[in-house]
Amino acid sequence: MITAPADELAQSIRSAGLKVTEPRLAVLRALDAEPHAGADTIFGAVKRDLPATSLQAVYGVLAALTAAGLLRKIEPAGSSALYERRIGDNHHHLVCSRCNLVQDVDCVVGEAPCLSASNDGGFAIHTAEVTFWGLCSNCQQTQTVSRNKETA
Amino acid sequence: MITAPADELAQSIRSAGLKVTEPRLAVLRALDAEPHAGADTIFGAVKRDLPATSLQAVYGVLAALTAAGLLRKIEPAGSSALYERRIGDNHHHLVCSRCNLVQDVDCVVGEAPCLSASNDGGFAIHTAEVTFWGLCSNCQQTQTVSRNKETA
DNA sequence: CGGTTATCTTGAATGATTCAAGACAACTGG
DNA sequence: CCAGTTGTCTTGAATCATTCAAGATAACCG
Repeated sequence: MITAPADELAQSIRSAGLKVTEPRLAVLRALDAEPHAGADTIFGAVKRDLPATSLQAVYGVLAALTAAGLLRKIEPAGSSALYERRIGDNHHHLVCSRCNLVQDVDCVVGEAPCLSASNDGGFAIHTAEVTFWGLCSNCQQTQTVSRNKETA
Repeated sequence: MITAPADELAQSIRSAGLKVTEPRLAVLRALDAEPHAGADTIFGAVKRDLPATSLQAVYGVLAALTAAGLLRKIEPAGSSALYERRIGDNHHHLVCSRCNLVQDVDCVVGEAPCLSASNDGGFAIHTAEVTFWGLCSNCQQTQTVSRNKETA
């Protein structure tokens, strides 16, 4: 696991036309450690480095970075919004129905079969978003709840 | 468009082991008229027939019918929850990025290619949920906002 | 037709997210 | 290297969808 090089984070923020600030760096670092996290989780991580940071600041940072294309926001049914740094590729997600663990999945077979709906009803489709629901390996074994974060 | 036969609705509720009540019938009727609607929209429709109905009742009905398998709940990113009567088949959805119009899409090509993630990371997948984002035919033409309901 | 129990009504709480005003700090040009 | 400009943060409060709780009510059983 390659923890992101310090200045590279700053660089990416700057080249998006945004000012480089500690809260922003901290948010990116937090998402480096936990690739799928919600505002609240990120807030917790950020506060460890910058105790003065407010939750609203985190929301602001997330909104700005997402708008700038540095983050991707996902909203699995039943959960609050999650953010991830993996962008550019249109990958999909695996969500554990029990513990809400989220895992990336590379785009399905070949040339994105999911991108072509059978009947597009006149829509001009630009994105296909796939969410796979199932039990993570952990939850398949322990039938007891093992983990439960970011559940709205 | 076949408006559901009056008693058939009652029958489906009853056979799900639930008591048949006016609010429940009204909710099903509302979803008959508008196949993808949220609690608020449904509440509005129900109130026309049964002015005494409370919003909480609608939430309760939706939860009960969904749990009973008579309704399916979908939660497109950025919207509040929507409900639909089309169940059993695992079809997908087309959502207009501008006006939030939702349309059904039959499950993609052949034997649900979307059901098999390339790397399942140990997950036992039981459902694949696909949401296609694009512009509905209406919004493709009129570049002005034409419709905007059920947007959280 | 009465009893049992699910369902509805009313009233209030929760959680995630957003809005607003002012304090502050990052980058620009000098 | 410093001051100005503007974007970003802090604080405080509001909003929205949804849920919880207690009691009144009505659906279904026999």
